[in-house]
Amino acid sequence: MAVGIKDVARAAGVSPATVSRVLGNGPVSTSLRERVETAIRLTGYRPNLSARRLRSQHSRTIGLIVSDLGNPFFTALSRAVEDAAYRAEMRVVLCNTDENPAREAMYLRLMQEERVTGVIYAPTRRMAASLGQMDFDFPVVLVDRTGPVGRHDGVLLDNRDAAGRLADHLAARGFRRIAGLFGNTSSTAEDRHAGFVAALAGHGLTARASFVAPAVAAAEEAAAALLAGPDRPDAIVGSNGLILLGIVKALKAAGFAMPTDVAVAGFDNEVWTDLVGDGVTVIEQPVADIGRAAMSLLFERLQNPDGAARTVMLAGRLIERGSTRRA
Amino acid sequence: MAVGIKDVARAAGVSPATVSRVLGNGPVSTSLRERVETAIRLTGYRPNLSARRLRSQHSRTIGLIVSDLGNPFFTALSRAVEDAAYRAEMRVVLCNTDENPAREAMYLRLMQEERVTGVIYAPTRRMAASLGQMDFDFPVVLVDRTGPVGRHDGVLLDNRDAAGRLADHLAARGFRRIAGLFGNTSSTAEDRHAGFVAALAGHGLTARASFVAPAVAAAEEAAAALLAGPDRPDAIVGSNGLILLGIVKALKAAGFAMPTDVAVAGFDNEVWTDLVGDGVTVIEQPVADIGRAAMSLLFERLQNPDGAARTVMLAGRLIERGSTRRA
DNA sequence: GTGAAAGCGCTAACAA
DNA sequence: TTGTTAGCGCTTTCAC
Repeated sequence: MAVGIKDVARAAGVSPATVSRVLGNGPVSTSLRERVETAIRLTGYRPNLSARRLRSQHSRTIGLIVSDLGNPFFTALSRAVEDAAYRAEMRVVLCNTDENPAREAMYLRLMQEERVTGVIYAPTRRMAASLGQMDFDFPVVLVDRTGPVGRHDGVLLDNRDAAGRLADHLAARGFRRIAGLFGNTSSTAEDRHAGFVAALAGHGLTARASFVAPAVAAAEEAAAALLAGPDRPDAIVGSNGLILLGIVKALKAAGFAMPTDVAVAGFDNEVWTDLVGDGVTVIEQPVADIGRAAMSLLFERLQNPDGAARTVMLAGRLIERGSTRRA
Repeated sequence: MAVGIKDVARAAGVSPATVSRVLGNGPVSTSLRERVETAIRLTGYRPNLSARRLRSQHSRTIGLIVSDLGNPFFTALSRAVEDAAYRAEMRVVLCNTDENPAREAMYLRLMQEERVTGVIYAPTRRMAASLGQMDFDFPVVLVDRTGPVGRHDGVLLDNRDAAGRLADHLAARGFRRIAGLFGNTSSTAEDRHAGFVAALAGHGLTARASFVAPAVAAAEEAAAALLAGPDRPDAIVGSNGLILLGIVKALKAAGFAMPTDVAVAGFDNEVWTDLVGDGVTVIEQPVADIGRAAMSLLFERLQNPDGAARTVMLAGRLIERGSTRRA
C-alpha cells in the first residue's frame, strides 16, 4: 500500500521527525539529509498533503474565484495570479462561478472548508451586497469589482475615468446618437455606465444605455434590436470583451460596416479586436498588473491583518482604431 | 477559535459521531438530525476538509491538467469537466502547464500529494514519452493528446481524418501551393500533420509543413516568413486556434487579402473566425463532448480499475467559410 | 440509531 | 541536531 513517513524513516534509519524536517527544510545534518533523500527516492514516498495541512494548520493554498473563465480578461488574470502563487510556493484553486451567485456561495463555503490562506475574488453585484454580513477566517481581496465599502482590499480599473475617455473620444469624433450595452451583474459595469453617461452629458449628449447579461449571445441580441429599431445609433459601446464581440457580430449579421454605418468601441483589448475590419477601438486593461497587485495586497494583508482596507486603482489605456474613425 | 465537530456535538447534546453522520448523510433519526443542523447553523461550523480527507482516505477531487488556458479549446474543456464534476459532487483542481514539461511534472507530483481521485490530462509530447515509466495511484485520462499505447484511457479528435478533410477541401477548391504550420509540443499536431500530408499526397500535392510553438506570436512570425519568402503559398493551414490566429495576423500585417491572395484554414471554431473578412474555414471540435467523455471514462475506470485501456475518438466538423473560396 | 474509542499521516513541542 | 510524544479534526469501527 501507500508508503508513509514511517516507512521512509525506517528505510533511512531515522525517526519520522527527521524525515519531516527534511521535507520542510528544517535543521538536519547533511549526512542524515542525504540518507533520507535517498530513502524517499527509493520508496517513492509522496507526503500526504491533507495530513500536513491538518497538522500544520496552514494550507499554502489561495482560492481564486472568477466570474467567467470564458472571458479572456479572467484567464489572463488567472495566469498572473497563478504565476505569483507559484513563486511564493503556494497552490491556487481556480473556481469559475459563471456569474451565478449560488455557485459563488458554494465556492466561498468550499474555501472555508479548505482553510485556504486567502482568496482573490471577483464577486457579482448580488453577492457583493451580501458580502458585508459574511465573516471569513482568511483575507479576501476583491478584483475587478467592488464590495462593501472598507471591508476588503481590492484592485480595480479606474472604470469611470476609462468609460469617460471612451465617451470623450466618441464625442470628439463627431458621433451623436451614442448607445451603450453594459453588463448587468457587476459593479464594474455600473461604474463604466456612470462614467460614460456623465461624460456624454458633459458634451450635451444623452446616452442610450441598457444593461444586458455579460455574454456574447445576449449582447448580440440587444445590439440587433438597437440596429433594427428606430433612430439607429451612430455608435455603440460595449462594457466588456464579450459584449463588444456580441455587438460586432450583430453588426456583421445586419450587414452594417463598422465606422461607416455604426461606430463601435468598448473594453478589453482582445486578440480579435485588431483583426476585424480596420480594428476596434478599445480600452486596454493592465490585466497582469491587476493580478500582481491583488497578490501583493493579499500577502501584505497576511503580514498585517489589522491595517485599514486598501483599494488600488489602475488606469486603462485607450487604443484608437478604425471602428471609430469619422467619415 | 475555529469551531470543531466537538463544539457542535456539545451544543447539540450529541456525540461527535452523530454530527459526523449528519454531515455524511449517514443514518440519524430525524429529531437528532434537526438538532445537529441547528447547532451547525448556530455555531457557524465548517468541517475541515483536510481532516475529512485524511480520515476517510478519499479526496473527492479530480485534477485537470491542461497545457494552455489561453487557448479557448482548453477553457471550454475545463468548463465541461467542472460541470460534470460539480454534478458528481467532486472538486476540480485546475492546473495550467503552459506547455512546460517542468510544470507538468510539478503538477503531477502535486496530484499525488493531494491524493486525488483521478486526473484528466493533456500532456506535452515530451512528457507523454516519460508517462510510460510513471506510476500513479489514481487513474489518468488523457485528453486531446495521446500517451504511451495501452496505458491510459483517452479521448481524442480523429485528428488524421479531420486534417485530411481540410486537405481534401483545399485541393478540391483548386489550391496547389499549400503550406501548413503545426504545433511542436503535442501528439495531436503530429497527427494532424500526418493526416494533412497524406491527404495532399493523395492529390499529387506536396505539403510545405513546418512545426512551430503553438502560440500566436510564433505562428505569426513563421507565417510572415512564408509570405515574404519565394514561391508564396496560395493556402496556409494552422493546426490549432492560436496558430490560426497568428497566420491571420501575419496576412493582415503583410496586406494580403484572405481568399484572393492566400487562402487560410485551420482547427478550432473560435469566436473570431467567422468575424474576420468572410470568415475562416475551420474544423470544429466537439469540445464539450470531449470533456464529458473524459469524465465518463474516469468514472468508469474508478468502477472497474482493471479493464483494458480505452480510447474514444470523436469526429470533427468542417465549417466552410470565405477564407477558402476559390477565385 | 447512538456513543466511545481508535487512528488516518503527519508536524510541533519538548527532551535529550 | 535528533528522537519521543502528543494530537491536529475528523470518520470509522465496534459495541450497545
